[in-house]
Amino acid sequence: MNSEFIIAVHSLVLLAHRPDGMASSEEIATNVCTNPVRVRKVMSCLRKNGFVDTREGSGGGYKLSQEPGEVTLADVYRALTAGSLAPSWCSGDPTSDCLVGSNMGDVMNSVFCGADQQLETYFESITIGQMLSRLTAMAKA
Amino acid sequence: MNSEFIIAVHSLVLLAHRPDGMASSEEIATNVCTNPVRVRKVMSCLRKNGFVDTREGSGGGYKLSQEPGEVTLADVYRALTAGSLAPSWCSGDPTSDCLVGSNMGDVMNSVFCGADQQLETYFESITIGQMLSRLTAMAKA
DNA sequence: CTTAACTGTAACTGATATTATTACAGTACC
DNA sequence: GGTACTGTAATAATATCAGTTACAGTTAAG
Repeated sequence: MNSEFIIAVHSLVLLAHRPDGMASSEEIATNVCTNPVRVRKVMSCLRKNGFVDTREGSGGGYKLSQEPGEVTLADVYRALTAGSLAPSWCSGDPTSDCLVGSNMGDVMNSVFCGADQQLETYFESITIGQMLSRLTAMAKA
Repeated sequence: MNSEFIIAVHSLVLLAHRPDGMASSEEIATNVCTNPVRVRKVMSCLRKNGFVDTREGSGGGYKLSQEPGEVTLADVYRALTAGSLAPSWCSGDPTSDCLVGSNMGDVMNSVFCGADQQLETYFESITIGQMLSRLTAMAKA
């Protein structure tokens, strides 16, 4: 799993938690515990996918452009980490004359595609708003 | 995803494909396209979990100790890669005084635990035997 | 009882991927 | 114009992953 996914979700939840729905890359970075450049890179992608609006210049930052209850983790996943399940490493060799060795790569691939879809449907069931609820529940416990 | 999972599955399928159900680490390594040491490490783990028997010494190697149709990818996954979904990288800081920053790590964790279980149930539906069938189907196509 | 063919591990090296940092151009507000 | 931002590229530091070498232990064959 890509850690950018985590940063994206964390950022969106943080924005949802802010009364005005806004934060700068530096504020987010501090909260997430990483550096602002990484946050900007991720947020830039979220902007391109319509999850946030950005305002450059002084007093600028990022702002949610959708309702927290409308955005699912699957949306975020699709936007920046889909297909990440299969390792870069690939087994077998297509030129092999063995049934197993020559086709395993493809079969594995189809298995991981299925796994990825499974993940996606799971993420479909969790919204940014729900993440926020879980946080407050966690804090009370 | 850990690539050892792939090696393990590939190896088990290869064993299932062999008429005598046996192969040495070198034969497997050639088929998988990796080196024998890695294979042995993975197989050693499979042995500890009861998937294969090993015979050391001359003429030795690995042998399936269960029916291909009985072993699911979930069994393999649990044996050597369960919990691998969550990235090592962790978001937030428990000592933060922000609701979001201080609890996100835990909430993320629970999300990834759920995702991992989802994956497991998916893998539960695929056996080593089925992988073999898929291979032959793939070869005919 | 010696040799050859294996497994089981540990230690090391090299390659690759990930994260952090630095730098700077572009933009908006005051 | 100065300040406070985003956007992005380039680089450096670090961690992870895969391949290699080495060698002790085990079994079978001769």
